[in-house]
Amino acid sequence: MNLHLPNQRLMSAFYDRPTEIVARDLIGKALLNKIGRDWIGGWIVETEAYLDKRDPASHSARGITASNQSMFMRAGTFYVYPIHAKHCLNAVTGIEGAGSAVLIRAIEPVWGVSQMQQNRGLTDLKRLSRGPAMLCQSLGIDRRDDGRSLVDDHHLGIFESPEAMRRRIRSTPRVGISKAVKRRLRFVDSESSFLSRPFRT
DNA sequence: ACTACGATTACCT
DNA sequence: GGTAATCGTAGTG
Repeated sequence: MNLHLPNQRLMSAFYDRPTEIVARDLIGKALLNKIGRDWIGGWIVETEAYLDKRDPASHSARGITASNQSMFMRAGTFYVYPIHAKHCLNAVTGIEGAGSAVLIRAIEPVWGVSQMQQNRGLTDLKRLSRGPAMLCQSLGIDRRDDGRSLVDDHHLGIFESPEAMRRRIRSTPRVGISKAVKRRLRFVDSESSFLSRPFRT
């Protein structure tokens, strides 16, 4: 299948909405990064909402610091943070200063797959971008991208996906956190086989 | 300066 | 299922 490259970039009005809504609506959209003259990326199949300061699981809960400051910037800003010697990426949501964002946890590889395989040092499609740190590595994203804009940038961005993408979206508790563990703020395409962990009710 | 820990991953049984 | 690797943050002194 030779898939048309999406060209309708999501703008700030998309991100400047309640975080749970943005997280749900991002399922099925295309995350793309331009490397040289090639675009690499795929469909978003898993996200998590991290709310404002009152969400104890959110990085914003401890207030603004040197390393999380981009999470408090305007909607559509890119927040990349390091963890366990790897990186994870978020899209900032809501009003400026709120400190809310959506973590992109998994994509289905679609465009520039060979480049993604090279970046990961693997060929198995199922192990390319099933997890927040894996997808950063496969797309060549690191801390230098922190604070960039998904809206204004000519490289990294999230794009409207082709019409016929009917996704079955379900919610689950968030992964890997120790606070507010019961809230169902993780959203998945429940039929995808590229999730960081399989969907269960 | 020192320590504990994490929105993870890979590899093991 | 379990756990070790790995390193930037943040909290403490």
